[in-house]
Amino acid sequence: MDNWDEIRTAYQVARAGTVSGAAAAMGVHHATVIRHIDALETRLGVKLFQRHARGYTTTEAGLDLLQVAQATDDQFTQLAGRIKGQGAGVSGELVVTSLGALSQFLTPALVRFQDANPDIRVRYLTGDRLFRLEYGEAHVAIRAGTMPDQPDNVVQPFMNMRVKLVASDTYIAKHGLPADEADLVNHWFVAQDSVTSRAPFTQWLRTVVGEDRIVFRTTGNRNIARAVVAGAGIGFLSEFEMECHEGLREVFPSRDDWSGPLWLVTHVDLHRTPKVQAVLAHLKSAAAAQV
Amino acid sequence: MDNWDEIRTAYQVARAGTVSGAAAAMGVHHATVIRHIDALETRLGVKLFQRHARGYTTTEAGLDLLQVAQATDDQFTQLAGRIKGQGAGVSGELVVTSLGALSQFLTPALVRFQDANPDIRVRYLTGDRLFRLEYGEAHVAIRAGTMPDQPDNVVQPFMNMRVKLVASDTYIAKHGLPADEADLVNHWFVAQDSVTSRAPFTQWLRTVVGEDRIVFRTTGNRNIARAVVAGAGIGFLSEFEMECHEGLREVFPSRDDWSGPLWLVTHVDLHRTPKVQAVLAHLKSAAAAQV
DNA sequence: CAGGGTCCGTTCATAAATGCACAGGATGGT
DNA sequence: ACCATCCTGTGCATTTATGAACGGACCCTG
Repeated sequence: MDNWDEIRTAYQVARAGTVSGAAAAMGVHHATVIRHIDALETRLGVKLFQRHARGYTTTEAGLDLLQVAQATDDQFTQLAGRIKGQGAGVSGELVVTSLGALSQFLTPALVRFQDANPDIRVRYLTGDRLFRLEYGEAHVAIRAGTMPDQPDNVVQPFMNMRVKLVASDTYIAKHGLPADEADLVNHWFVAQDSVTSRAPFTQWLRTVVGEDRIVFRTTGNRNIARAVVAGAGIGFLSEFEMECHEGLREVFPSRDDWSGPLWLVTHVDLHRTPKVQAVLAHLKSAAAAQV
Repeated sequence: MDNWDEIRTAYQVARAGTVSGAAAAMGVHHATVIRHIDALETRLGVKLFQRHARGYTTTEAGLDLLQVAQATDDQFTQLAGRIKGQGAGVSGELVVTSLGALSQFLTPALVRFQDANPDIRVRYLTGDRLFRLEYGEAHVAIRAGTMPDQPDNVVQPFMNMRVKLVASDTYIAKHGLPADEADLVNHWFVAQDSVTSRAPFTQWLRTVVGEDRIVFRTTGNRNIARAVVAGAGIGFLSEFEMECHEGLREVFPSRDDWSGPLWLVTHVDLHRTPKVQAVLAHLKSAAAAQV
């Protein structure tokens, strides 16, 4: 049973009782209606209507079709209402993904957004793998590093993730504070395990101290923070992460070239929707308030 | 929400996950699928799918559509099965209409037909007004008189309705039997009220006796029979009707030119269906057995 | 009984949807 | 790293569906 439009035409004829009435209701020519009915009856091998000069009256098969198509029409009308309303309003599911390092900042911001839009169900995804906008895995992604250039993505600058070079009190008690930049080579460091990290502060560290001064490597910002807290060495922590650990002190003034840009990325298909626009505006205002 | 075909296309895309797969499933070109999706999304103002190189994945709106359209597809499939089966089998309602005079013959024949086809529900309509095949009021009609020539009707000869000229015992006791055809002018008659009756025996009666010999006119064969039984005069009764009244005697040998043909009439839209064909065959065999 | 109105059905010109061919891009395996 | 494969997307030729117009039948009403 393909060609659903012919079923719809037959439904209108059954409802109106005449070909002309159905044609008027659908805004097409009555010849079109006749052709649809003829084609449908030929394919089914059964007459749906009895033709007479006053119009079309349903046979038993036509009556059956009328009832089924009536239910279908209701379903589609409701569907259209839901979809249009869903596109217009700020409701439904909202999936945001980011680096785990931003959780400290993003979580309260998203909670406030959900608070302002009660119809929203927030899903905040962080994980090792990158969640891909192309596959519909997220509405909004916060990405770090160089500006993403995928063609289907809409990218806008979000904020700078400022990092600080910090050490724990236990480390300072043991090794003291570096006197200046030149003194850094005499200290020990905690860093990302991946050698290929493109973060600007990582590259800066590579130029200032040798590989042999990095005594502790691990994966994930959370583990780096724990290592710094435990006194394994000096490490880069985001200002958000620093706030939630006790006994950490900044060992060196923050440099501008450490901070890497963050990007707000959305898929082009979803970028224009009010929901995405709303959360983008909210996140940007939250970022502005942060500074 | 017009254009149900586009919904069906979107449904296939949501099911297949790719435009190409949906196109193959529907037997159309993939460009057609893309155009349908684009048109539907434009009309709704909401993206139903996210496009990427591996295919189309549903958004929330697309998922909603998928579920609704899935149910619709099931409904339509079942509908098609019902309609095709209904056309193929001998079941459902069967409406037969005829002159009331044929009730004596038709009723037992239809009962036997229902007995042989238990899925059939018989409605046998007799009445003053003609039930019209064109409006779907009946599947089969038995008509008397000249062959109907309506363009949408399929007509085939059924049988001859033989009539007899009968009188009641009470009439014979009072007036005696007519000796021969010439003696008829001395008797009294019961006849149809309508002067325009085209039945052959009515016309024959008009030529043989004068209007003034017809002393009792009434409408309907049932009333004529009652008048004859009551002794109002001599009248024409069908052989069927004669059987169910006591004290009636044939006063004159039946003439061939009294008998009028009966016609089996069906609407062209229904004539080919097995149900109608079955009942036509049954009625014709019953008519043959009657002779 | 005649005339206006409504409806169906068919034919021909036109507009719209479809199919085709090709380009571009992503992905997975070798 | 390269190639083969599968996917989407777009411009152009063609088929298909649609619209306009006319004719015929019927019903209702004055």
